Amino acid sequence: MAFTDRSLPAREAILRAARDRFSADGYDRATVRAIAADAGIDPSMVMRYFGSKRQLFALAVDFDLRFPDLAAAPRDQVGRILATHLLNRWEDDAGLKILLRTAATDDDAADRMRRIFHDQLTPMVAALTDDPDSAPVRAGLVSSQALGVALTRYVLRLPPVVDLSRAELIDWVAPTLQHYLVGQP
Amino acid sequence: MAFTDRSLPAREAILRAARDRFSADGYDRATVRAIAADAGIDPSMVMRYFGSKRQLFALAVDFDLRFPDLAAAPRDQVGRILATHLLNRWEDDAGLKILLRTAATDDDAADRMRRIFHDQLTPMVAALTDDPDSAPVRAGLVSSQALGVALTRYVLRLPPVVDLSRAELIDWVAPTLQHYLVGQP
DNA sequence: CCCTGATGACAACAGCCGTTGGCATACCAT
DNA sequence: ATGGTATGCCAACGGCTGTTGTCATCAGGG
Repeated sequence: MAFTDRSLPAREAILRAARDRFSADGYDRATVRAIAADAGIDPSMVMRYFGSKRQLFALAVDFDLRFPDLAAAPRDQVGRILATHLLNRWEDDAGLKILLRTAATDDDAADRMRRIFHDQLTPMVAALTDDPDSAPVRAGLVSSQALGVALTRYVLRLPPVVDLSRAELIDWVAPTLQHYLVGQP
Repeated sequence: MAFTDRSLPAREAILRAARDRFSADGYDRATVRAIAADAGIDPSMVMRYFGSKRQLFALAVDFDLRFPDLAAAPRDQVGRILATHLLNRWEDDAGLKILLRTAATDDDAADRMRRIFHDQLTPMVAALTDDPDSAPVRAGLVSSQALGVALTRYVLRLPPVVDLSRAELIDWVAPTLQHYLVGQP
């Protein structure tokens, strides 16, 4: 059975509600019934259009980090550029928050997170350094600080990290990323 | 009704199993039934001895960061000392992993995490700097890196961060913490 | 126009969940 | 020895979960 244009609004409403619920409550507590209610649609429709809760989740977190080409940037600015980019990316793509919330308890989501940072971040770092062997480690350290900021600012909402303006946060974090990207331990 | 020494092994077995399950599965997926089964005890005993799942969780994550007195340490070593201490603390106290896993989706746990880092980290930072106004922000930034490492190393298990030896990880992270603690943006 | 097939609402399923009550059994103080 | 009490197991409860089946309704192509 194929789906027609007529059901497109419904499918979009479900996906939108799913992103909101998954983002706010995490995978387990975001119930199919609640998502359907938010979308104004019967729970059985969710199953018909998306197969299962897990497949719906997979679609809801499908996203891309869309890194800029840091190799072309001034060497002493890469930390700041990356910090700015990550902050932007994190704020306008709900998928990242959903995945971060869920990855803490769901192994599928954790694997997805591992893959994203490995596939997208490591190559970018490798293109930046003249010591390719160190690229995975550098990418891992960048991930630790990037995810740490995301966790404390968007998920745990630690007040001092939340209260920091975007500019202030970038001023603090940029040197750290710069150090991890091209510095020496 | 009070509890006697006779039930102490049972209560301890439950608490141990609870810590393991909460740590491995997070709050929601760690069921009372599974915890009881691990402890070789009937689920109803869990309720009798701990009141509810939530109270059991509260006991399982009760812990202390036990910060050293950084004010007495050489100023240029505080980053390294703190990095070493946090890594030690994180590895021998299951409570931290449990709380981190759960705080991503449970607001009670998130609040607990906020309180811990506010009550224990901020005063320590304040005693370290001569600009007390900046203490909360510095503590927040330290939290972001500390929790970022914990998240990627112990929860998400990003391979490059896991593979790093303790010494290597400290060499990389210490300058970051040093910067957040006593440096300027 | 009619008929095939997509749509959507309703109800129900089986399976878990946290939690509760009842009832033997084993202990300990008197 | 005996009464009171803590212990532990069993069975069950109400509620919520993801998921499935049924059956009207409605759109669009022949």
